Amino acid sequence: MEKPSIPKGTRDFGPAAMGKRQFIFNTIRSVYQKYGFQPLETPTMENLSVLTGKYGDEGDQLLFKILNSGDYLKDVDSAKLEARNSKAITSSISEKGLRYDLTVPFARYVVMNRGEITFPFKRYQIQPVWRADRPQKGRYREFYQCDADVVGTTSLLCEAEIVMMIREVMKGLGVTDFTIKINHRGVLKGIADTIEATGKETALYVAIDKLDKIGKEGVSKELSEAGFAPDKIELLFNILNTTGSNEEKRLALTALFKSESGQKGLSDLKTVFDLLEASGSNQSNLEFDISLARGLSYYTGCIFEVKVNNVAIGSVSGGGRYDNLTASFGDKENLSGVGISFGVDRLYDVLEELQLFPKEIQRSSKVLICFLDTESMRYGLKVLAALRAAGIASELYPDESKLKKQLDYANKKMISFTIVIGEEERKEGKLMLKNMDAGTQEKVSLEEIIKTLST
RNA sequence: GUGGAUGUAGUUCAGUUGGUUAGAAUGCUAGAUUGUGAUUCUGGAGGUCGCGGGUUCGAGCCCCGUCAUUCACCCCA
Repeated sequence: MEKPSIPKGTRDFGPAAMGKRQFIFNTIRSVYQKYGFQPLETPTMENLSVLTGKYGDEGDQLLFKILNSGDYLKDVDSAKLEARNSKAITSSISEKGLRYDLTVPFARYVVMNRGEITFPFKRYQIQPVWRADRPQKGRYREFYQCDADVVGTTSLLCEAEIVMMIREVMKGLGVTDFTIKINHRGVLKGIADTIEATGKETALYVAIDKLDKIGKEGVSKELSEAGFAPDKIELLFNILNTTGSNEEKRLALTALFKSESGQKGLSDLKTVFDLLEASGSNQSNLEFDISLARGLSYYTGCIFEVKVNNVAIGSVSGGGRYDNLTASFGDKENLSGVGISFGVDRLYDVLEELQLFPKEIQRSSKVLICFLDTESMRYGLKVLAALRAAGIASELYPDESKLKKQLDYANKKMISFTIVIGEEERKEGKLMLKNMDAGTQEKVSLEEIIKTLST
C-alpha cells in the first residue's frame, strides 16, 4: 500500500484549524452583511471560455483545467497530437476549469442574470479558488477568498465603505497594527505621463510596485534595463519621494500632473477621503501609497491593499475598481464594479503568528459527563438531555471506561467542565461538577449546573 | 517556468574522519491508583534511515539519478 498523500499546495484542516478558520470567516461574513452585501455561490468549475483571457498570459497558465469525460481523444487533430503540441490540443480535450478567483465568476453571473438583478448589486462570496503555481510561504494551490463587490454604480461611496469594512474586519480579528494602502490607476497613469513613459506603463507599474521590497536601487536597475532614460528615472523618484500626510501628497501631485487621468485619480481620492470624514471616520491606518500598483490587469480606478505590519507575509487583502469586466462577456452597457477580497489563509498565518486567536474558539463541548457504572450512564443520559435542552454543548462519554480515561478525554478535547456520576450521586440526586482548568469540584444540583454553565 | 536548501520513530530532532545491534525528547499504550485528569514512577509497542542505483571489505553518512517537502525569483491572496 502506498502512503496516502494530498496534492501539492493543498491542506487538510483538522478540528483545531477549523475553529480558527471559522472565526475568521464569521468575522468577515458578519461585517459584509452589516454593510448590506448578500451571499452568492458559483460553481467550482467554469467553462474555460469564461476563464481564459481574463487574467493575462501568466494567469491563463495558472488555470487548473479539467479533462473532458469519456473518450476525450476521439476528436483531437491527429497531426497536433503527433507533434505533442499540448497547447494546441488543450481546447479539444478540456472545456472546463477550476475557478481562479471569485470576481470573474461574479461578472459572469451578473451578465447572465442582469434581468433579475437590482442594481447597484452588492454581493459577497466566500469560496475556495485554485491556482496552479508553485506553493511557497503564504501561498497555496487551493485557498479561500472572501470577496465583497458592488456593481452598477460608480459612486465613490463604495470605495469609502470598503475602507470602513476593512477596519471593522481587522478590529473584529483583533489586529491593530495594519496599513490600508490606497492608490488610483489614474495616479499611476499620471506618473507615467509625467515621465513620458507612454507604451511602457506596465513595466513601470510592475517596477514601482516592488519599491518597498527591492528598494530604490532595485527599481532603477529594473527600469534602466527596460529602457528608461536615467533622467526619467530620477524624475520618477522625485515623484515617489513625495512625503507627508495623504492630503499633502495629494496636493503635491495635483500641482505636478498635467494629464487628465492623473487629475481624475487625485480628485477621486479626494472624494473618498471626504466621504470617510463625512461618515465620522478618520484616516487612521489609511495610507495614500503612490507606489502601490497591484498586478491584476483589470483594475481601472482606486486600488487597495492591506498589510499587517511586522509580519513577514504578503498582503492579506486587496481590491479595487474595474470598469471593463462585464464588457468581456459581451455586455453592451458596461457595468462598473468595485470590490475587496480577504485571503483567509494568510490572515490565519498572521493571527497565528501574533497569537490573536481567542482561546474559546478551540473548545468543543462545554461539559463532558463521566460515569462509573451502567446505571449511572443511563442516569447521565437524562442529565445530557437536560443540558442540551438548556442550549449547553455537552456530551456523554460513550464507553464504560476508567474514570481516568474519561477525564483524559475531556482534557484532550479542551472541555473545561466534567460531571461525574456514580452510585453516591444517584442516591443524593446531586452531581459532581468538576472544573478542569482550576481542578476544583463540588456536588451541586442539576439546576445549579445549568445556571453556572449558561453564563 | 528558474534557482537554492532539506528528507532518520506518529511529531520535533541527535547520529563523530564511513565501522558491529540507529538514539533522545515528546506523543501513543499498559500499570503503580477498582471514584479523579494535565505532576511523578515503571513497563511496552513503534524505523525498508524518502525511493532507485553506484563507490567500498563495510553506507543513515560519500557519488549519481529520482520523488517529496520547503525557501526565494517571476507572478500573486
